Amino acid sequence: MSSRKSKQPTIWDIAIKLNVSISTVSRALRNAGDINPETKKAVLEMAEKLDYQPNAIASSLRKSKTSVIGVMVPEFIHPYFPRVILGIQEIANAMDYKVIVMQSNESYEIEKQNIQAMFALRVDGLIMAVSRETTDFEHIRSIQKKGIPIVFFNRVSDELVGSKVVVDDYRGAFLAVEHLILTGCKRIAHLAGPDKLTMSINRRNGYLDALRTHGIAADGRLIMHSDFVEGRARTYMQELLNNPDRPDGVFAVNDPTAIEALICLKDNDVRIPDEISLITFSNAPHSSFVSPSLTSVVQPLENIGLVAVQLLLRQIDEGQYFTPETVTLDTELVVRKSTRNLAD
Amino acid sequence: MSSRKSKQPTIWDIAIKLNVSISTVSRALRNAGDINPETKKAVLEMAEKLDYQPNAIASSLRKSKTSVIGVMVPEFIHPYFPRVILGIQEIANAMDYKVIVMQSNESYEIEKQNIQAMFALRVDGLIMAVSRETTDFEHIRSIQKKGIPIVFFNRVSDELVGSKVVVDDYRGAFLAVEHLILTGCKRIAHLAGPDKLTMSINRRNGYLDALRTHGIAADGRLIMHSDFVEGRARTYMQELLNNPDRPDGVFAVNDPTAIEALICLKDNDVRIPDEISLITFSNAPHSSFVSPSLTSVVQPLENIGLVAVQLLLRQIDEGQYFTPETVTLDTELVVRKSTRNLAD
DNA sequence: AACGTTTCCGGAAACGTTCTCGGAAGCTGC
DNA sequence: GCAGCTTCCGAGAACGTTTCCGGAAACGTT
Repeated sequence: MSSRKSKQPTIWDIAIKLNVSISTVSRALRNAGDINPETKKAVLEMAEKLDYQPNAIASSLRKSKTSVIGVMVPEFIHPYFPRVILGIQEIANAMDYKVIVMQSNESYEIEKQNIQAMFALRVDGLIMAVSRETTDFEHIRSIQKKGIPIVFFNRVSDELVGSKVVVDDYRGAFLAVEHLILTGCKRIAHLAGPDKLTMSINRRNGYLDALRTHGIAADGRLIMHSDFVEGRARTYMQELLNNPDRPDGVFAVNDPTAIEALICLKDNDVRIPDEISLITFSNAPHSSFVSPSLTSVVQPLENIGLVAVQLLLRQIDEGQYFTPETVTLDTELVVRKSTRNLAD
Repeated sequence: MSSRKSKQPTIWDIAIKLNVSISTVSRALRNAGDINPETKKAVLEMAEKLDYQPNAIASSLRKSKTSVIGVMVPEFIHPYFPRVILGIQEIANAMDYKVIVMQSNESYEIEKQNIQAMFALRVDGLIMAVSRETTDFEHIRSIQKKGIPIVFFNRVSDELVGSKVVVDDYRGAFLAVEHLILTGCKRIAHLAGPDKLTMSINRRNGYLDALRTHGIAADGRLIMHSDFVEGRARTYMQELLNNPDRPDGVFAVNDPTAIEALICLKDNDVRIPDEISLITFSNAPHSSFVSPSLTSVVQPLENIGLVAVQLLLRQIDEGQYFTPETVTLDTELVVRKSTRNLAD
């Protein structure tokens, strides 16, 4: 009959039991000054006894600050974004910020909705990687205009202002290819990404410059620009193998590409790394599933998150006096079994 | 000098411009009744013009309802939980609920903190898989006592009351092993999980009963109970191979175990599936990385999320009159290349 | 012309906090 | 015994909504 929607205890309940005012209770709970240690103790005990839990909603409303930062990523099926989020959460929690995560599922529409939702929840700031579908950025600018700080990572656009944290694609690629050269590869192919993507371009340039630096002439036939459709990389790898003068090293633009190449090489009974070495620019911290395990250039995933949060919090604190920064993080070469030893 | 912390427009701003009351604006915005279509139109236009975005915080406070459901998972590095969350988000969004995701990182302490945080944010309900570390459930019961509905999935405990959605481990295992038998395997090993975990036990029982049903005697030496430490499964697989009478079929309790077994088999130059068939009880929808691709029993991941949300929303609506339900979902056998054909 | 209904709107109280302000005690020093 | 401090506390206004309630106007009915 009576729907007894069990109400949560509030600072009022504490105040009444103790015969003090709610201001006093509030002060005690936030351990602000202006309070007698004894009353404070009494309040804390009563709070404990009533199992009082502060209402963040009310607090946020009053303070016009939620202490929540939103994170929006295209997806978290693949291990890349989850790792970054881990880094974000770690430091955010340490700074007494809550993190809420949403995924756009690579859809512009959902991204737009989520941005709205995040703003409706009045997050103090936003860390995001835009969806692959997104070409129009008005929804993002719109909430930037409203004063919400945003830090971008991974998928960044020159059309947007704001802090950004990215990895050094060029240098990473350079390192990877140089490693192939130093371990004896003479004829190095590149399974590249779409040739309009800045990321692909930077990595290809790294590849080219590594060759040049070490006096190896680039051969256009060894560069295969794939869209990222499943199976494409495999086809290209097969083409490379069908060629009379096969490469003796392959630099793959990312993990999925490398895996396809690997499968193709195995199907052709090519010995790795003896006949052909394989190296990849990796998103994930390890590719331990596969055998042989892949030598790769890896990104400092947790670090990306960490830096992003730091930039965001600074912007939250400094407000409009903050000027956006772009931080470029370095990659690291992790040598595994798909390339030869330096000693060779 | 003046910190001009740009305030967001509120219903007040709209009301003043239009010379109406905030009640009217509110009614127009929520398209409630009791409003003249023309005034409503005017309000909507003005809202658009001022770029008004509702303040969910204030609304939640007033309504004592946030329309947010919390999701807490141990991690989302592996593809399992992200898939489930996808299912959750899809239906939750359709029902005008926002989803916020947190991960406990398999830590009891973080889980506890996150539960607090979720409650502080006054989520309307919670969908969770408890962390591996969690053996004490007081923090969960505590907020259940406060009236927050919770639906558990994947990691459930008999010690907790509440709706649960799980998959039929027994039946899935049965199907898997039966498939091995039907494709000609006579001597089937089981790389099992920890023998105290209900999940492991159920899957092992499915294995045993499948053998029994088809008149095959179980052999204790063919059952290897692994803890889930990396490398263990590989060792056990090697042991099985060292044995004079090798198995001709292997049922792996999960994907990582299967992958290790696969690598071991390849290293021993065992032909799959001709010499030994391999089947796995899978978390992920596919294991397409590996070659040969693995025949597996898969869980309806998106469905788990979907069912969980439905249960939760019913509980939110029906309140205390709701009685918890446990839903057991069926698995599906997906035949790939690591088992022989039925025709054989 | 009086009355009942419907349609629309405004006032004002909530929701649970935070925080400014002022003021009542109690203390010090002279 | 008074001025000035310090220490502690309460009153009350905000934050931006929703929603109950009452009432004014407009309409229809007899």
